[in-house]
Amino acid sequence: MKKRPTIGDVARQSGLSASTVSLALNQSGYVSEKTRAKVMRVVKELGYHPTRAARGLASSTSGNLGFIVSEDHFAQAEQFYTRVFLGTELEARLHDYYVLLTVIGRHFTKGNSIPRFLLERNVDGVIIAGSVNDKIIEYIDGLGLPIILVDYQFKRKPCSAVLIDNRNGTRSAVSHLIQIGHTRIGFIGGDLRHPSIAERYGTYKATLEEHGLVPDPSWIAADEKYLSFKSGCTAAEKVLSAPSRPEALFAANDSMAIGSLHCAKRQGLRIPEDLAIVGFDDLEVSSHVEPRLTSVRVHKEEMGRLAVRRLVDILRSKLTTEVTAHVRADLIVRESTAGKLGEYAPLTVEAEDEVAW
Amino acid sequence: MKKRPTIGDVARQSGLSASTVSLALNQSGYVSEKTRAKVMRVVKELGYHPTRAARGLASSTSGNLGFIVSEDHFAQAEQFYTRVFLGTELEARLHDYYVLLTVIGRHFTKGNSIPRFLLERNVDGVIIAGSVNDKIIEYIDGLGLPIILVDYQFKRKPCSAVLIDNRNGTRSAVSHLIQIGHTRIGFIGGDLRHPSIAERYGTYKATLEEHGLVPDPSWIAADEKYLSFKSGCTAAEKVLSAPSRPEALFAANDSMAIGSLHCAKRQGLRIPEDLAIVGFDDLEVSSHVEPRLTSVRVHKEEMGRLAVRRLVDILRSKLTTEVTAHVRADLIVRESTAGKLGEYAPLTVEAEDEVAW
DNA sequence: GTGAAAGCGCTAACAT
DNA sequence: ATGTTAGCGCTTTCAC
Repeated sequence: MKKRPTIGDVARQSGLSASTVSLALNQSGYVSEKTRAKVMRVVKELGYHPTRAARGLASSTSGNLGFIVSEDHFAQAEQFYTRVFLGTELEARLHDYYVLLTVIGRHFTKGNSIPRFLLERNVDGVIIAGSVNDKIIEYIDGLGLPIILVDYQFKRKPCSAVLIDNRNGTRSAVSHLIQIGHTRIGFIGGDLRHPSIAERYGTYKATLEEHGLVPDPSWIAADEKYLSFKSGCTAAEKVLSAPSRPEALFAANDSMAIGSLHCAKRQGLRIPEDLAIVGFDDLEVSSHVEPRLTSVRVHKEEMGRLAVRRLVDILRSKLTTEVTAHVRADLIVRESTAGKLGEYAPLTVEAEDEVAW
Repeated sequence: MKKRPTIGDVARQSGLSASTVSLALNQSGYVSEKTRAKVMRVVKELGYHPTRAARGLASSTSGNLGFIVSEDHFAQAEQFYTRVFLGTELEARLHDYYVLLTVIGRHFTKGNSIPRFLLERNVDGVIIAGSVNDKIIEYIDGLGLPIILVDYQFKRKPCSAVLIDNRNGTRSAVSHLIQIGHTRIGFIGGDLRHPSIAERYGTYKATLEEHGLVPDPSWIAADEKYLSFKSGCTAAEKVLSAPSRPEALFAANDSMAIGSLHCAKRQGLRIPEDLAIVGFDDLEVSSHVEPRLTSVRVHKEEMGRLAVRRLVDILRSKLTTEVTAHVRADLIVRESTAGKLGEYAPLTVEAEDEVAW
């Protein structure tokens, strides 16, 4: 078993010193083109590749990015966070980073709940997806590691974030319901501590108000603890049993929307004739339920990619300005509100073939 | 900014040498309980945590596992591989490993197509999911890294693998169709180079034969290049246009099954009355299509977990025996074959509430 | 522009 | 059972 070549071998073979080889390899300028070319030749000849651990030790750099998501979020919206994570993974690859994923629990006080990659200095920066205990943010910040928040906001300190344009997304969803003739529009939601959900709820009310509509309190179920399928069922049951039930529902996310949809169907309601439903997130499954769910599309992978791009920018050039990006959230009209397609001539109707498979 | 403590600090504080501290920390035996206790106390006191890079350099160990999946597979069966990956991730965490994910292209000759984590010696072992170019397996083997295959087999050399019990899975699916009265049973598939698919196809034919049934060749569409939703549509169109069309379909996976389902519905066929359909994999979406799809459940996370467990066993104890594990594949009967539930009194009927949300 | 020297923080023989 | 001694392979001042 022949040993793999080290930087020393490259130095010897090219008649240079290890430090020069290192400089040449790391694009550090200060190396003549001629030298660099020679180094590259020998590197290729020998099939040399630096060892990550050695680089890490010498440069206090790991080549990894940490991805943190709370247990709760991940368990209840796996489809969502998985795709964000995939986005980070794909983008990180382009920049020669790997992503270490970790799921954290509610409690942060216990020492063992700190992600190992932080304790071992095994990441150069961190992406946090969804809401978390703010203490972890402060802890990471204290470590001096750059942080990018995805779909979450930190109030106490400016922090770069990639957010969803919940305002416009919600506005287009609710406006759509109004436009196709509904006035009795309910809300299905929960976990209002999450900024995104709170924003969707707020914009739902604001949009109705702008149109001179006032929702009956019994049409609103916003106190579910989770945003899950099951919570959607529960919430819908509550709302649909109201003496004067709503004729349309805006759900805080697709899981709840689908839960509501199932519940409504079980009660014998026809969707969208008896009840129109709009969700938020546009999960893959949403275009497969029957009727197919109208939803606000969130570009999940893109959010992950943006987060990585931002993080890498910071890492590579030591930028420190906090930047907040808002990704679009576009309404995708499907059968759960459109009825027979075309009937209401909605602005955006997804062709059946567009289903992303 | 105070520097983090090193092993030297722990040594000093506890009046021991760095090597003793190292031994104590790594459970290496050979350390008195008394000493270990003292070390632990100081470690806690100082909040010491070893730096991954330093450990790596000194011990030629990375603390990472590599996860490789082909671009093609990942793009076409993301739902499947994502869950396997999640399984590895969750299990790896229990054993203090992180998983580095990489997607590889078809071609392997080009040097730059070798996963960077291999070149940089940044993983201690590798999990390969789905079929890949065998050269990569040989390359990794040449590196001396342990490999666990998931849903794939390597012929030239014994290699540990976590496989799906396709035989029993397929047998139960096809038997179910026969049991509920069908005799004209078609097959929807493709990419027969994949061992799992080939096995499902083979067992499909064998099972029919055992029951004295002979499928008309026009009922079989097994030459699609991909196993995608779209391929499922195409294949179903072919098969359903046969002069004497089949009354039931067994699809090689759920994506194709759902493609077939859409296609059949578009042609005005009622499912399951006019055409019964069974898939394989039991993706999350399968329990949300209408009618809900009967499928063979594959425990994807469990496959990932098993692979990691095996890999860690090898890493920790230097085991070298190749082991092949087969994970169960159980039929889940839903509406795409059961019709009104209970009509055929199938063995396993999933309650609606069982949907994993 | 290039080289020499000094670590980075840890593990692993080997000695005691 | 514990300490001594060497590195692991690379980066990074700092001279020249």
